[in-house]
Amino acid sequence: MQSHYDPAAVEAEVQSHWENSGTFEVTEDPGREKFYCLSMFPYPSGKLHMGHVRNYTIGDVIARYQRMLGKNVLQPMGWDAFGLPAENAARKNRAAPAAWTYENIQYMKSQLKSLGFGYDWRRELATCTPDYYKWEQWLFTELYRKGLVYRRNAVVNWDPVDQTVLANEQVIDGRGWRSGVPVERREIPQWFIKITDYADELLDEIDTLEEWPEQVRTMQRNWIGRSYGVEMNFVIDGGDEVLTIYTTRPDTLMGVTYVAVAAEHPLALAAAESNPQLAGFIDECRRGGTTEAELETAEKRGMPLGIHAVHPVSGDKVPVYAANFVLMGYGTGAVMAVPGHDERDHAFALKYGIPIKKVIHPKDGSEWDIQAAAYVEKGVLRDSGPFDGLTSEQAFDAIAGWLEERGLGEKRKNYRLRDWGVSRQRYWGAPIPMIHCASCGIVPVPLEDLPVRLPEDIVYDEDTINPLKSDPAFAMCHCPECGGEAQRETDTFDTFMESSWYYARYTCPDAGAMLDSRADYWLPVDHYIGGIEHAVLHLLYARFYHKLLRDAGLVRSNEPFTRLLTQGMVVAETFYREEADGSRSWFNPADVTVNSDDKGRPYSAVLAGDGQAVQIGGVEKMSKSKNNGVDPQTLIDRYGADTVRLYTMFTSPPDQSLEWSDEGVEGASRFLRRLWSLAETHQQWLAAGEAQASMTLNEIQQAARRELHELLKKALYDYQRNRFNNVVSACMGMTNILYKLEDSAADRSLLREGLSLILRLLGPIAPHVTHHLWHELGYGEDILQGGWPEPDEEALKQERIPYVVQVNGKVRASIEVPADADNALIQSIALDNDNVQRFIGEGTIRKVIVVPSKLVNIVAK
RNA sequence: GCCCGGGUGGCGAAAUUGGUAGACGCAAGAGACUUAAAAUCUCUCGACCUUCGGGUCGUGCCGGUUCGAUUCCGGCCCCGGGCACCA
Repeated sequence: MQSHYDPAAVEAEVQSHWENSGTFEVTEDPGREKFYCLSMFPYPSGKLHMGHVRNYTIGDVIARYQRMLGKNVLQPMGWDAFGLPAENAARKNRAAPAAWTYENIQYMKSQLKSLGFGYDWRRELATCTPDYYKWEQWLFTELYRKGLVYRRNAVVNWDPVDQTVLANEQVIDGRGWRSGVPVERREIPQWFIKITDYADELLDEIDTLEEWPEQVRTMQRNWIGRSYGVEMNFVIDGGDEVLTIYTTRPDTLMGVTYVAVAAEHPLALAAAESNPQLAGFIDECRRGGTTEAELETAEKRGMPLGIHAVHPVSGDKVPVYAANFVLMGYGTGAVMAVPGHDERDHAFALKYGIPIKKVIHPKDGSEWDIQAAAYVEKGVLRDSGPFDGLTSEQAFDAIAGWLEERGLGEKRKNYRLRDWGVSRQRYWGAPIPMIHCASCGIVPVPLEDLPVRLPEDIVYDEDTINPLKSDPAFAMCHCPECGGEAQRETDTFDTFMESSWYYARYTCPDAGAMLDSRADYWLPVDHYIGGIEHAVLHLLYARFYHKLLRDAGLVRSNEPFTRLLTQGMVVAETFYREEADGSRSWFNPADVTVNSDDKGRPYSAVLAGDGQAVQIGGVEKMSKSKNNGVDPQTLIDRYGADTVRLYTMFTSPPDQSLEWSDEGVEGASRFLRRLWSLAETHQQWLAAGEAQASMTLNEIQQAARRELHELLKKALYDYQRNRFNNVVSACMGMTNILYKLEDSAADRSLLREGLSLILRLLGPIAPHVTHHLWHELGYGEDILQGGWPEPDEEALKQERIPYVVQVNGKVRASIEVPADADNALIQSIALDNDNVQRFIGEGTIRKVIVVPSKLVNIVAK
């Protein structure tokens, strides 16, 4: 055995052992309990970042832990290979996105291998390969046949100079990232999948996801946002046009003083024809981005159309406004407005001098100044004609019933969730398998013609916008129905389409169908691990997709992921300089020197290169855009994979954010060297196996053994609840205990026992060094077959139990009581204590509380 | 703007879920070994007071429930994630 720990040598040796023995290659085995452990697959952006390392270490720790428990563990890995960054890189490097992507995959795969993750690489998949996307193209055509797919206009960010659609990420401060001109909202036809048809199931089954974080379940519930309300019609005065609106507060109906429509609404466009001022306003409303945050925070503006709508109950005429906060694409493009009882409507009414009516009064009879602020709570109706005196709850049904009887409206369930728009006007994605035929209309590509291949041998330069749209060889085709000349759809799928079913394809990556029977052996995924940023979108789409797969007869389960762990962000300090044009240049922490005051708080920072000051931008998620990433490769090369894995597990619990610190890595490395040195100094007799348990231990040794087993018990509990930072702490504590042992035969037996516990507990976290030591010290051939340790209940027994004594809730003494003492004895020992008597003083004892094995609290006055 | 989290020593954190606040580690300081440095080992390490026994305060801020609150409730402040075309 080497006298010093050489991670590079150990890791190379152990990794080739795993590779040669096919340790992580698994097949279906109905006789064994299966465990499918999955980490969210990476986008192949070039090299691994710390977020990947953290994610995949957590996953690998769980997979190895389950394997040591004896389960048949599947852990695959692959590549979420379509996406925008490949096009940007291509433009920059004049290379094809495909070549760039495959190169990145090759390099990142070698990095994953160097970290020792136990993947079954035979199942590797990349979503940009036709073998993969063929099947989601097929499913899409099936969904179209089932009526779950449709096409309609939807809003996009439009760059008027580049004449192209921009992703939200490409809109910076309201301007196109390349052109620098303000973006506009524009409507174009797009493909949608009816996720809202599954909204109830997606919502109700959140209740069955008991092993998901409550936080994620709440976010998904709110995102789906089922509401119960009333849909009703407002007829336009002097015409036969009808505005349909939805409200969750029909009780406030009598307080409606205007209605608002989207700027792009047909009524607004019609009115604008004879009103240049209004036409100008509608034009202005097109400005700006499409994100909810932008729309919600933009200044609320509007303009009257000069027409009126008839209130369905009172018959009053209320003005119709065009407003920038109503969008054509969402809902019906029209809303009723109740300034008295809605904050946004209130602000709008004050701004434009629209009357504010008070129709809901507080139930407790208190006064409310409706001109000063909207009253948004429920209450009692007044000035509401036939509904006066009803509570909001009663009025809901009364008003809905009144409208229903007259055919003016009806109760309706509504969702915040919108249908899934899957069209992207981009090149590097899976082609949408639809054909536009002049005579047959829209025709899905039949299975025998799938996949619709994305041409990969294309030329890219800085001005390339979308090679697919300018490639006649791709767009021209024949109609599968009539055989005539037709146009292929040139939009590609949202990349969430690929990431919504990859977990299922891993179970049968070579299947000649989308999935085969192997899927139901492995699915659902038992433990899924990925970033909290995916809490809603990816995780909701994947749940939806699983139900689509089920309804296509491909899987039997209802949900894809049984247990979910959402890891926190890896964050680091950011540094920047403001440029002359107001933009910011970001500097990597590795190139910056931070000066701290004597309390450790940073007060200034300089760039190492030029010695000039840089601004400290605060702690943020590691990202390319903020240039605050720490390259894991540098750390692996310097300290080895085990140290990097240990550090990321030890520094924070998995679900919290992890703040990077270079010094902490040094500490993790120090612990592994300590462990190595402990094994190395005792190797001769440890390997000879001469010391065995069942020795007679003295009092000190007994106490040491009890502490070892208490730490073991704690570590096992922490494995169950994924608190790997505590597992590492326990291993460090156990190592500290072993270091204090002496050199008797009993000490040696204790050391042999203790090391076997530490190595197995640490095995999933630092697999190389523990594998090596396990073998070197003669515990067995392969630590993965070493069995999972269990605490010895005998060792945990104590003759005397420490208690804390409080007087009036403040700790005044520590005592020890016999393990079999009853409350009376415990109390009398507590009262015997001098310090306790001192604080009781002249007071009389009112109450004594004994918490078993913990404390005694004496309440005295 | 809306939804969801988080806030504990100089720093990362722990406290088995209402029962001893700060385990484990980083940084720092002192000492041992060494020609020296590195490495390693030992000790100290929330603030203030102290007659050195101990005492008072302390888990973002304000208030409440309780014998007892980091933990539960109400109100606020700050930081982070998501908001449907980044993945």
